[in-house]
Amino acid sequence: MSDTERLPQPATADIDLVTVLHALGDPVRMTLLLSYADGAEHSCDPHGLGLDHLHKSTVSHHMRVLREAGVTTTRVAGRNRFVSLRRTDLDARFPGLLDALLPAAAS
Amino acid sequence: MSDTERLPQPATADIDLVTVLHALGDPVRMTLLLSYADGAEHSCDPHGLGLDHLHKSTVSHHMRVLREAGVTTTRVAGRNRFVSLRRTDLDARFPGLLDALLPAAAS
DNA sequence: TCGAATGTTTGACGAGCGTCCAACTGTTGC
DNA sequence: GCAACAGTTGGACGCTCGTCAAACATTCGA
Repeated sequence: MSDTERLPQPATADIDLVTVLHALGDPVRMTLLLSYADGAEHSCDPHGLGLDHLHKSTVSHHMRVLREAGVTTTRVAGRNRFVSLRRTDLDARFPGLLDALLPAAAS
Repeated sequence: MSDTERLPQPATADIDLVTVLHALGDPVRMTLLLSYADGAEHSCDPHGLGLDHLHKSTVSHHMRVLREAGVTTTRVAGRNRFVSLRRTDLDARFPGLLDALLPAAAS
């Protein structure tokens, strides 16, 4: 479902550019962003992203930073949380930003 | 002159995206970036940018961060330093990034 | 030559960040 | 029920960051 419960996140109009850049100015969170770039929903398990060395609470912290900055949205479904990129909201708020950022980060 | 002495800065190929985003993820440095967006050279005096409350050593520190991240270049001319945006280098390294960032930051 | 001007550097301080660990909440399945 | 699962929260630790103040270096002008 698309309209189950969601964790708190800023409204689209309240997404702040400096806050977003600060959130993305960290190698771990940039890695997460790249994995979310496919538009799909992802669990909080960072297995296979090269983040296996991090404690799960550390990954949880980084995901919270991304969500509170407005970069991602988190849908709660049972004991799982599904994280995905707020592509539409970000494109509306900062046109062209993700289109420039994602290829630059992937290389 | 355009080829007087310059302060140390990373080569274009060595500019790192996460480092750039980290540099820009600060309100003071974002203000500086916006003032450099006109492409002109600027002295280190932040007068008129709404940064008058900051100590000059603090501004100097922020300018160093921007330069070491590869965002700006600093030309030394006598007792003045002229700072300007590395627009061409950044466009080559991260196509479209400044074009998305500057309008988003200005609003 | 001497003083003013323009920035940088160093050290200090408090605040925030990234990380881990342990304990906790809520959910699913047996 | 109860144990395993998925993830969050709180505290603790060291490190980095933003800021200021004072001292310094260099250059220009009188």
